[in-house]
This record gives sequence, structure tokens and C-alpha cells, in this order.
Amino acid sequence: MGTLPEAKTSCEIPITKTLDETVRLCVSSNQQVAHPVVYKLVRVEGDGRLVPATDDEVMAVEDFLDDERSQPASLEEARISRGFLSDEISLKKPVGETTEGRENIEADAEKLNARLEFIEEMLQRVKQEERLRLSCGYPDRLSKFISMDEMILDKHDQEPYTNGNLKEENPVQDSAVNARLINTDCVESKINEMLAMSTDDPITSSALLNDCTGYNPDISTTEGEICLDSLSIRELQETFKSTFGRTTSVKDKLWLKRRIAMGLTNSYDVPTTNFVIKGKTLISKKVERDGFHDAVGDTNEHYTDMSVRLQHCQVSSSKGLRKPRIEVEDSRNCEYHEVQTAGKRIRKPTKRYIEELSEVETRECSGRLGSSGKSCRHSHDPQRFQIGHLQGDFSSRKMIVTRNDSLGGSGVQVPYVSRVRRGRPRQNFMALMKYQPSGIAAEAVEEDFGMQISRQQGDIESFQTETLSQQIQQASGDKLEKQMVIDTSEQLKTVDMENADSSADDTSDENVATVPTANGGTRRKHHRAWTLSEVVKLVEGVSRYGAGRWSEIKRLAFASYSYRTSVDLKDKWRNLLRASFSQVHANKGVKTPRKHAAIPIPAPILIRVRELAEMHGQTNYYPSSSKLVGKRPSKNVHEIR
DNA sequence: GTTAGGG
DNA sequence: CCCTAAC
Repeated sequence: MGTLPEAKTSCEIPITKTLDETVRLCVSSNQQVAHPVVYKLVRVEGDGRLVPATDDEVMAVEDFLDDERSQPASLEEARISRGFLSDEISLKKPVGETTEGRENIEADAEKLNARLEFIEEMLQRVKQEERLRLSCGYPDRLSKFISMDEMILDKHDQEPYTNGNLKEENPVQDSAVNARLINTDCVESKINEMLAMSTDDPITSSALLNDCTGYNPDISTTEGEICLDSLSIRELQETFKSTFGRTTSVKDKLWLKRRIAMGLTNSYDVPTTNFVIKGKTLISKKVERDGFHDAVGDTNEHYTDMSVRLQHCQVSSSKGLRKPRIEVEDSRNCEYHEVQTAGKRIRKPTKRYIEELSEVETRECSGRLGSSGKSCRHSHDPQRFQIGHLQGDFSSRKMIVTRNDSLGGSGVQVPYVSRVRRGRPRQNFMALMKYQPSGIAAEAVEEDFGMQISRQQGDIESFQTETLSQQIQQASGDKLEKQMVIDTSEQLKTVDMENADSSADDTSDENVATVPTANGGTRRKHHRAWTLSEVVKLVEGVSRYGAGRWSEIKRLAFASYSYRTSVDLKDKWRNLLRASFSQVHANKGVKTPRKHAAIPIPAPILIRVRELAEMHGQTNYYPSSSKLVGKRPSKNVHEIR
């Protein structure tokens, strides 16, 4: 981290024109809707120069910027902000007054910049810690999250923290002033925040500062190891350059270390603050103290706030998965609970997500993953808030590359999986088959692979199977949720791989091709031959629920045949009727009344179909007059069950 | 959203 | 299997 003199220096350096403009923009935009074009990211060099921000830097702060643009800051954040911003800068000053001395504004802007830099750094820590916190459900550690007081005392036992008990210490936080990104929008937001803020109940800025910058550089360096902690920012930048082949002007030590560590280890499984690298392995050192408590301490104020949002996300997105916890006041416990279950609770990726994900990830995978600090956003936008990372140095869990699910505002984190299924929509139900009794799973898989496997099974499907299918279907909701819970990454990937396979099977050996017809439409996109078991199930379903109740049959008897729609059932039944009656008329003993029948329908089945048809009054399906005459008299065909 | 029916 | 009108 930068030193205090540096910070002071940077605050006193002459203001460039750019900064002046920035300040003016900032000030003026306070009273009007700032034009987005006005905002630009610049970096304050150590000598006070402003240089355009690099992509790295933009990435480094974009989360923060998002925060700033989001909804009104929560109390916690306000307190944090105040901790950074309140002591030096006269924020009571009406921001809109540009008549104030330019020097004053500039100086204030400098200070704001310093604060913003510091905030940004802290955000980095927040992100890291958040990820850490959510990645591993270690109650012994997580318990530290429960009480902020406890956390503070843990880290700063000499600085008992109580609300309203502010210790205005010297502005050590200026030590955080280094190269940072500033954004006029941020400045404006901060000013607004501070103006809106009262001065009571602040948090000790020095405490926060200590947490943020209380970085222990005295981690021993072993020969042959790269102890990033012992490197200066410049050295870290050099290391970064040598690691990634490009320079970076980011002076966030933590960020640099993380990036370097990830680059060197070719892994994202990098502890938050331990950056001793040996060979290609990241060596964890002093995890408890440096990796955890530091981050905990400096972000303690965020946790309550974040947990609130977290549970909000959960409530709004998980539906039946968990009971809504509305009360914010209990957020600590909630948070604890969240953390406890974060490792287990993985939302099943939605189909839409999966599809979108593969596109997004393939597009921005490298850049995105390169910055781990970015991957854990501390955002006020619930849609962008990540529930957690299943990653961490405390966890043996494999890392799951995740993304924010911005669809539907669920804001949940879902594992990275490959794109599956482009064909006909498949219900997620199939994924559950893994967790059913083996027989069911086998059944499901077999049915999913329909044509390849046991097409020639001549016997009729057992009623037991159907019953089990119904059970599965009836419990599908719970099962889905359970699956979300118990899914590990491997399981999910396996499931999705399986789904991908099945989807491939959907279309592999049968005609997938969309046949564009002359009049513009496409037809016959998919064809999946009816297996005998399907036919049997259909017949059974009709016998139970009645012909015409296709959706019901579909739901209850064809729950596991996701590719069969109710319309398919209807069509098939129609064909079966025709077949059965044609058989009756043509040749009673012959198995295949239709020449093109892909699957010879056994005579018993056809007989059964005919019985049902007669039972239901569907007796008009004669081969010659099926279309012309064959109409169902009415829907008095129900209730044979 | 489901069903029936034509193509 | 697709499409669509009708419900």
C-alpha cells in the first residue's frame, strides 16, 4: 500500500485541467442528470497526473461503479463511506456551488479521489472476502461473521467498535492513495451520500483503514518461493508484467497479488491474501490471520448489508427453496445461515441460462476469469449479486466458475456448464433421474435414449414403472430443489453432459434437419420414433385418464418422456386408432398393419387400442374414412380410472 | 394453456 | 411432426 506521505503528496499536487474538468463535471452533475458521456475513467498517477484508465483499471472498479449507480446506499454502506469520506472533506458544502474557489474544489476532488481509491481497494477486499465467505461453509470461521463487534475486536482489540462511538483518528486512510480509478459519477455519488449523511454514528475510519490497509508484509520469504507479500507495488507490477506480458498500472497490492498468483498458478483457486507461490503451486500461509481476518475486518460493515441483499436475492429467486427471511435485522444470523448453506445450495441452471451462459462465457471467459476480484461483485444490484463462490483456500471443493444470472432478476449463481440441448425443449426433469432408484434411472435413461436401447422389448411395460414415474413426477418439485442442493459441480456437469448426450440422441440418428417448405415454413424438425414402451404407456394412459386428456396423460404417464408433448400423444393415439382399425379390417393376425411403421406394434396392443377406442366411442377410425368420418362423438370419454 | 384437426 | 383454430 501506499504510504501516508505519498497520499499527502498526491493531494497537494497541482491539479490538471482534466481533473478540473472532472471536478466541474462532478459538481455540476449533481444538480442535473449527468450525461453518461461525461463520465470517464481516469487514473491518478502518483505525481497527480491523470491518465486514461486502462482496461485493467476499468475492470478493477467497474463493480464499484455499478454500486455507485445503484440504489440508495444502505446504512451500512453509508457508514462505510462516511468512514472514508467524512473526516477530511467538507462535504457539507453544497455541491452545486461552482462559485467556490477552484482550488477548494480541486483539493476536495483530490481528497475524494483518494477516498474513492481507498474505497475501491476496500471493495476488492470485500469481493475477495465475500467470495471466501460464501465459498466455504466453515462454521468456526463463519461464526466470526456473526458479530461485527466480534470481528472488529478480533482484528482491532484495542479499538472497540460501537456505533456512535467514533474515534476520529488521523487520516491514515490517505495512505491508500495510489493509482486509482476515479469516476466523476463516483465522486458525485459520494458527495450526495455524504451530504445526505448525518455525522453521527460513523465508523472509525482508522479502524477501517487498518483493516483495509493493515496488511502484514512480514510474511517470510522462502528461498525459491515467490512471496508476493514481500514485494512492493512496483515489484508486483513488474511481476505482473512478467506474468501476463503486459503492464498494469493498478497499484492495488492485493489485486496485483491475486492476479499474479492466479497467473502463476494458472488457477483461480487463489486464497484471498496469501500469495506465496512456489513453482506452480500456491502456498498458503497465515491463512487465518492474513487471509481471513484482514478481509473480515475491513469489510465487516458490508456484511450486514450484503447479507440483506443476499437474502433478498434468495427470497426473490428461490421461490420454494427457502422460506423468505424478510427481517433485515436478523441479517447476521441469516447471513450465517447463508454461509452455512452456500456451499450446498446451487441453483440448477436454467435452460435459458445454460444457453446464454455458453455464449457469454465463451466470449468473455478469459478476460473475466482473469480478474478474480471482479468475479465476486459487491453490488447493490441484486441481479448482479453473487450468492457465492464454491471456491476458496479453505475448501477442497473444486472451483466452479460462475456467473451472475441476470435473468429474471434471480441473481443467483450457477455453475458453468456447457451448452446443452438445442433441440426441443427438455424438461429439467431428466436430470433428476440420477437421484432416483436405479431402476428408474435406468428406465429414464433408456427412454431418453429411446430408440437405441431395447427397442425390441416385446413385453409390456410394467405398471410399476408407471407408478414410479408418477411418483417421480409428483415429487418433481422437491426433487428439483433437492438436486439444486445436493448438486456438486461434478454432478451438475455430469448431468449436463448426460443431457447433452441425450439431446444429441434426440437428433443424432433421426432427421434433425429443418425442412423448409416451399411456402416458407419449416417442418419435421425432429422425429423421434415411438418406442414400444411409449406406446404402451400411451395406451395405458388413455385407459386410465381417458382419450383426449392428453395433457393429463402427458403429465402423469409421460412425465419422463419430456420430448413427447400432449400433441404428440394425441397424434400418436390417432395413429394408433387408425392402425388398430385398419388392422381389424385388413388382417387380424398381422403385426404390422402399416407398411411404414417404424415399430411394429404388437397385435395385443392394437387390440387394446381398439378396445379403448370402442370404449371411448372412437370407433370411426377406419382406414378409408379416418379423416372424413373419424370424429369423436363427444368428450364423454373420461373416467375409466 | 389445451385440444382437435388438417397438413 | 408441424401448424393453427377453437376453446
